[in-house]
Parts: sequence; structure tokens; C-alpha cells
Amino acid sequence: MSKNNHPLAHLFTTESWSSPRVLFGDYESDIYSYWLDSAYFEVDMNSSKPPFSMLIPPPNVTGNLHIGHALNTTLQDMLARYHRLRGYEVFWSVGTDHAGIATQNVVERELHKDGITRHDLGREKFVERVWEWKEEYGSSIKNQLMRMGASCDWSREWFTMDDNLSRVVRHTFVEFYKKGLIYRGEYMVNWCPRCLSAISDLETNSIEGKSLMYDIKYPLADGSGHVVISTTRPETYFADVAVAVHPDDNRYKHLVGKMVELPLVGRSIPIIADDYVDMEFGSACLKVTPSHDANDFEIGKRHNLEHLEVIDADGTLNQLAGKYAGLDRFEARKQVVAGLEEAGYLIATHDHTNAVGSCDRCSTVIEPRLSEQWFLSMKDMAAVAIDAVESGEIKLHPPTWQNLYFDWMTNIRDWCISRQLWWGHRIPAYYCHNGHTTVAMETPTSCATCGGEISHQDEDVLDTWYSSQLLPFAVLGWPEDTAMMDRFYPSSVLSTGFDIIFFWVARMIMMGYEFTGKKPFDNVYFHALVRDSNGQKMSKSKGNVVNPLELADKYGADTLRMSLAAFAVQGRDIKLDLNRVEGFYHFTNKIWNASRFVMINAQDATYTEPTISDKGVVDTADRWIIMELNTALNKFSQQIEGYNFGGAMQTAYDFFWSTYCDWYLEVVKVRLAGVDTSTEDGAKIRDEATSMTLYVLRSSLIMLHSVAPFLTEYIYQQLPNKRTQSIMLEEYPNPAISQALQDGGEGGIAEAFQSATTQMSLAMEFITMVRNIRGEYNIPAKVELSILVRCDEASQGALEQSQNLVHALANVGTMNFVATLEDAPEGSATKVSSNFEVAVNIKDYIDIPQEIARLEREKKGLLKDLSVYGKKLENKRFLESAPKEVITKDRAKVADLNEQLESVVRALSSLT
RNA sequence: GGGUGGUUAGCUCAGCUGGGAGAGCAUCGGCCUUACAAGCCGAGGGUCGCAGGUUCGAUCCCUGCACCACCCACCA
Repeated sequence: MSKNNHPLAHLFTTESWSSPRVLFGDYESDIYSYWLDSAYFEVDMNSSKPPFSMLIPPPNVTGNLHIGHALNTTLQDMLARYHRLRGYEVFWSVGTDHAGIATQNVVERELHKDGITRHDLGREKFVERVWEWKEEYGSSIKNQLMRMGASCDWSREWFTMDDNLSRVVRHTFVEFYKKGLIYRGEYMVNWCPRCLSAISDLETNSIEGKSLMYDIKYPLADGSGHVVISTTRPETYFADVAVAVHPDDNRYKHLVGKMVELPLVGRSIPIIADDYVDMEFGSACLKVTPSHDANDFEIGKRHNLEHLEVIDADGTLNQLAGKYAGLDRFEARKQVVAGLEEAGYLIATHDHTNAVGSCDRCSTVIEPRLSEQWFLSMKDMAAVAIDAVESGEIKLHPPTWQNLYFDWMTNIRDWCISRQLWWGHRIPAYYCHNGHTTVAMETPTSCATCGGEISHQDEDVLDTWYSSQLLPFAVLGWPEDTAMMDRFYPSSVLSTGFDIIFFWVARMIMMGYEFTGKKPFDNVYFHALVRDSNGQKMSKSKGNVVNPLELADKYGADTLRMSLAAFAVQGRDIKLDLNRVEGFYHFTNKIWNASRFVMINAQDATYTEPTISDKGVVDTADRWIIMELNTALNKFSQQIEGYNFGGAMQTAYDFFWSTYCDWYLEVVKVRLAGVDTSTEDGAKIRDEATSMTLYVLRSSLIMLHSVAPFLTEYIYQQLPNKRTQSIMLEEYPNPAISQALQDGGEGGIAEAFQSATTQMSLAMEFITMVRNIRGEYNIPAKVELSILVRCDEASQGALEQSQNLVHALANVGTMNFVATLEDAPEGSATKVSSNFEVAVNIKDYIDIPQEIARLEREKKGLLKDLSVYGKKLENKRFLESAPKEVITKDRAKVADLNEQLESVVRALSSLT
């Protein structure tokens, strides 16, 4: 394709390249569209590549991209893009979650503005309304994911309430029901009086808080005295059905079987014995209210007690509370206590710390409530799922999460899956007039039990997580035997936050085995959770929410992604440090400017693809950079594949900035300086040098592409050495070359390239040393230095060969190689590194007393180090037990230190 | 009450299976060396939370403690 009719041609203008600042705003969205139009994210079912697949944790349709999404999107996209470059057929499945309560809340809130409730509309109309809302606003999260550069396969996008996914929901429900794993019954559940629905154990948060404990007198019915009960919930006493004491409690043994009267109410209830009661706690008399407390419910079951209800679904008291009827539970508490106090029944009040449950969605205090709900039996499925992780069939990364997983799975309880909502998957249970239940995929025509007419469908919907747990196979077309299922199940890796390990991950594992007989994924990667810069959880109420899209606006999506990748190191918290984001913006600019430099230099050059061999690459610096590049590429791969995203980011950063820009490009400048490119020889030098800079640039961009996709594509498109339509179609640099460079392999080039590396390192060591001297003595860069050097022959040879570099990068005029520095002229500064000892005449710059002080400091340090190592090497047991390499290393170190010391001492004596 | 993670430079954090600790930012000094001053070249700065133990040797392993964070739990 010629440049002119390239769909992105409008981006590649001379103006855009003249800017020393990266212009991310100009190209990000166009590049994303280009990828979309080219269908690069879509699965090619005809390819023979090995599969790599992931399932996105589906964001809520109501959702806005928060920083956690941004993080996980970045990490997943890195995996996806990296694996594409590695030659995998990547399927990254994407979709959104209907998010029952959350979405219903949003629409209800809207209705509320118009002064109506969902009940005014009725079920059907209301659900219609939610669908309308979904059609209108549901795509905003999608656009936000695209903004981040997510390379998901949008052509196969799904929504958890799509017909096919809903069918899977019903299918599994029916299967479970047939197996007897789904059952219905009246149990104590967590009830949210605001959502007016049952919620699962996982959807509650226990919040520790200060409350009051009330001691209340219950008179004995026979008038022989009273007992004192302690409670934090006096407003429930109207529904008390017994008072319990411990069977071994001698204080109360004689009372068991007697009756007490409820104060002011007068109803008589028995005193019973139950060993649940803690004899140490309070008065050790427990009021038993089976309808409003989970423990009391159990006690009630054991003693066959009746259930009285005083708190209604909406959290207000009912007729049973007499004059308190209609009051909200918390208001009622105050008034009931006041009433009891007035009548003399309240004996004492004390402070008490306890934990109350609150609704995960709306923070309303949970009411334990007795109601009829659907449950899914978990124990057996959990056992299989525990096994899968224990045996290593499914790997958790980092593995520390295993303990938590095992712990929860071992103590798993049945899952309350019904919700009293309208928005969601309606439970496929139908009732006839005789009260029989028929569970079926589609509305049955008659009752399965009695053949009678079906009167109605169950009103409840399923917990949102019920459908999410089926996604790994549901999105691939299960229960049909599809090609997608065949190719991409189980998926390769699931990346998610550890906060949903129980909600989602554990359940997917159980469902996978239950329905497909296979694990749903090979690996699970848990990333840390993003906190603000003080380590606090981000929340709207705290006002500390960082909006990732604002950061993307300010610095570009690539910068944001690189920052997030860098933050993703092992650990549980990520503190979002905006200074670091700023740092990565600098890096984005660095990539931009280095590319500009390379391309400007390459403008008139002819590119030749270098052959990585002895003959193909002859220049020392070229061989060295090839080695460095190879090391970085390998390290980056290992780190990505080990889910060490922060490390990978660091690797790419260090290579590109510190090695490629700071050294290699500077060396190339030296090579190109003063070359007359109008001559054939000059042009050849230029072509060779620029070809290598371009080659390394292209490789670096490929490495960086997974984390900074937009910028790397933008630059790639304009590279003279681009090989394909898109950087996305490139391949990660060749493993065979990598092997050859490492161990000789094919062609045996390792040795030659290794010696180039040694030579470069020596030159770099020397240049750095000279720069140190300049820095310390404030010798301007313009002042050319002549230097006395003492070193071994090999180092001398290396240095002589790199003379032009030393001259250009350290401004060294002459180097005189000498056997000893003892004859160095007075007023010389000396410096020692592991391979060189140098003396520089600095008498115009030196401040003698300051220099003496500096040398004394250095001497002190050296003596200290020497004594540490000396002691070590005198220690017989060290010599006996330490590995040889360590001893050799330490001996060399001592020799080195001694040399340095000698030199410092000599310098000192020459000054004093 | 049980459990998990953390404590390393002024700040945010790296540090792989034990061999005298690194980066970015910040600070200080010097450079407009025409890719980048959002840059380049240097410098200073650490009892690796505290106390024991194992070891020739501990930031790393073990024990205890302190503080921070999070998770789980049916003491009213």
C-alpha cells in the first residue's frame, strides 16, 4: 500500500513530526478505528495458530471505567497483544453484565425524579424501561474500554441477558434442579430493607461499630422475681418466643421450664436451656427471636419454637409492636427503650462494640429475615474445585491466594440465588393452582406433577453472579458443541482483582467442572487493588477517586497504560502516585523524540535489513546493542509470561532509555559526525548506521507495543523498515537469533558478539569515570582533558579501539598508557575503577583542602570495606563452608579494594 | 476471635531459591552538546520496623513484638 492511500495517511504529516512533544490526542482514536476496520482483534477461525484466550471480567452496563478497570484492561491487553506478536490466535472475549441490583437502582432513581416508582409502572413496563436505558447508555463503558486500547473481539460481544446466554442460565438451572442441587425453602437470609431483596452472604460487608447494649428485666410469670437479658436490639423483643440460658449454668438451672412475661406486652414465654448461650457473656440470659436473628433461628429450630415477625420487609415495625407499629427499626429502638425505661424495665445501658452487616450495594444495615428463597447447594462442587487448585490443574498467581481460596471453599455454605428484583434472569419455576412446582427451560403448558393449569411463574430473578459464573463456556456457544468451544476452552488465563475471588472466580471453577467436565481456565492472575496516594480505598464519598480517562486526556492512553503496568507488581495495594504517571509521560516523549531522531537521520538513507551474523554486523557498538536488545527482549518475555508486568515495563524502559537512547544513539551520532554522505563510502557508513538504529527501533517498538499500542503503531506506520500493514501483525523478534546470541548456537556468533560487548563495557566504564571526574571537579565539558591511564593490555586495546567514542563522549584529547601513576604530575586527580586507574591534571580546578577531605572520606570507606572482607576471608569456617565462587569473588574484591586504597593513599601523599 | 499482606533513601516502590542494597520522583552541582531542558552529565542520601534465633554469613529463613492495611467470623 502506498503511503498516499493509507487509511491513516492524514496522520503522517511533516508538521506532526516537527513537534518535540508527542501529539497523542491526534492519533489515538484514528488508530483504534484502523485496527477495528482491519479486524485485527477478531478471531480467525481458519488460522492454524495455537490458541490464547481470555475472558474479560464483564463490567456493569451501568458502569463507568474506573481505575481498576483501567488497570485490568491494560494488563489483559498486554497479554493479548504480546501473544499475538508471539504467533498465537488470540481470542479476548468481551461483554457487559446486566448487574441486577445496580442497574435496577439506576433506573429506579431516574423514575424517582419523575415522582414514580417501579410499582407504578408494573413489572413488564419497568423491565422495558431498563432495556431502553441499556440501549441508550450501555455502550459508554464499551467506548471507554476502546479508549484504553483494549484489543477485544468486539465482533463477538455479548450481554449477560442476551437470548443465548439466558438460555444457558435456564438450562443450568433446570439441570441443577433435576440433580436436586437447587432447592427452595424458608430460611434466614440477609435482607436489604432498601433493595427489598435477599442478598447472598458475599454481598454483605460487616462493619464494626459502637452500639449500645441494653439490660432489660423480664419478670417471671409466677411473680417470684425476674431475669435480666442483654440485647443490642430491644426493638425486636415483641417477637421474642423464649429466653435461653446455658444448661450448666447454676445461676439459672432452677428457672428452666418457668415462664417469663414480656415487659409491657405481658405475653408469656418459656425459659429454655441451650448450650449456644455463653455463660461469660452479659447476664447469660439470651432473648430468643427466631425471626430476626440467625442464631435464634437455629435455637428456635432445636426447640421447635414458633416464629413471630415484628419487622417487615421495609424495616418498619408491624402491629405486633403495638403503638410502635409503623416506625422504622432504628427510630423504634429509641422509643422502645424510652418506654421500657419509663416503666422501670431498663436496668442498664453500656457501650458495646459489635459488627453489623450492611448491603454491599447501598450500605443499608442488613436485616436477618426469614423468607422463602432459592438456594444452590455448593459442598460437592466445591470439593472438585478445591482439588483442581490443589493438584495444580488451575494455577493461581500469585499463589498466596490459594490459602484464601481453600479456606472459603472448605467452609462454603449454600448460596441464596434468588433476588426479589425485576431486572435479571427470571427464575424458570412455574406454579400450578395446586401449589406444585414445575422447573423448565420454557414456560410449560401444564403442571409436571398434576397436569393442572400453570398459574404463574416465580417472581424472583437470579443473583447477577449466577449468569457471570457460566460465561467461560456460555460465551463460546455451550451447550452446543461449537468450534469456538473446541478451540478456546479452557481459556488460557483469567486476569482479575482478588476482591471477586469468591463472587466469581471460585464459582466459575465449580461451574466449569460441573457442566463441561473441564476447568474453565488454566491460570488466574490476581492483580492488586488501586488505592489513592494515601493507600485509602477510592470511593465517591471520600472524593478521592482518580478518573483514569482524565489521565488519558492529560497524558495519553499509552502513558496511562505504562504507568498502570509499572504499578502492577506483586502485592495487594497499588498506591496511585501521580508523580510516577508524570514520569511515564516523559518516557512517552522519549520514545517519540528518539524515533524522530532516528527517522530524520534515515531520511536519505537506504535501509538494509541487517543479518544477525558475524558478517552481517561488524561494528562493535552494533554487536553490543544487538546483544543488549536480545537480553531485554528475553527478559521482557519472561516477565510478561510470569505475570510480572511491572518488571516487564521496567525492562523495556531501561533498555530503551538507558541503553538505546543514552548510549547507542549517542555512539551513532559519533559515527555519523562529519561523514560526507555524498561519497559512496560515506553513504555506505550512513546506510549501515541508520539501518541498525532503525532495526533496533523497530524491535523496541514491537517490545513496547503491548503496553503502549497507540504510539508504537503511529511510529511503526512511518518506519522505512516496516514489514507489515500494522505493528499488530509483526512478530516478536526471532527466537533462533536469540539462541545463537546466547550460547553460540547456529553460526557460533555468541563469542564474537560477546567480545564486542566487553569492549563496549570497557569504553563505557572509562567514559563514565572521566565524567565523574568532570562532575566532581566542575571541569566544563568544553575543556579537553589529557589523561594518564594504567590498565591491563586487553583493556588498553579496547580503549584504543574506542578512542573516537572516548573523545566524543568524554572529551578526552590524549590518553597516555603508563605502567604506574606514581609519576603523575602534581595536582592530578586520580580515580580507580575495576579496570582502570587514571590521573587527570586538574590543577586549575582543584581545591586542595576539599580534595584532601574527599580522599580521606574515600579512604575511610575503603578501609571499612577492607576490614569487613578481611575478617571474612580470615574466617576459617567461611573458607570451609562458603561456595568457591563466593570466595573467589571476595578475594578479587579485596585485591580491587587494595588497589583503590593504594591509589587514594598515593594521591593523598602527593597533596600533603 | 481467626487469617493474610505490608514495614527498605525525603516520597512511591523494586530487590528471583541467604554472599554487605537499587529505580523513578524530589534535593544539590554542572550543561541551551541542533531527537528530547518534560532533556543531558554528575553528586549526596539507607542500623532494610524492633528484639531474639539458625548460619561462616540474614533485607531475605525461624520465633516473638509493635504499627499499618485488608479479608473472614453467628457472642446476644
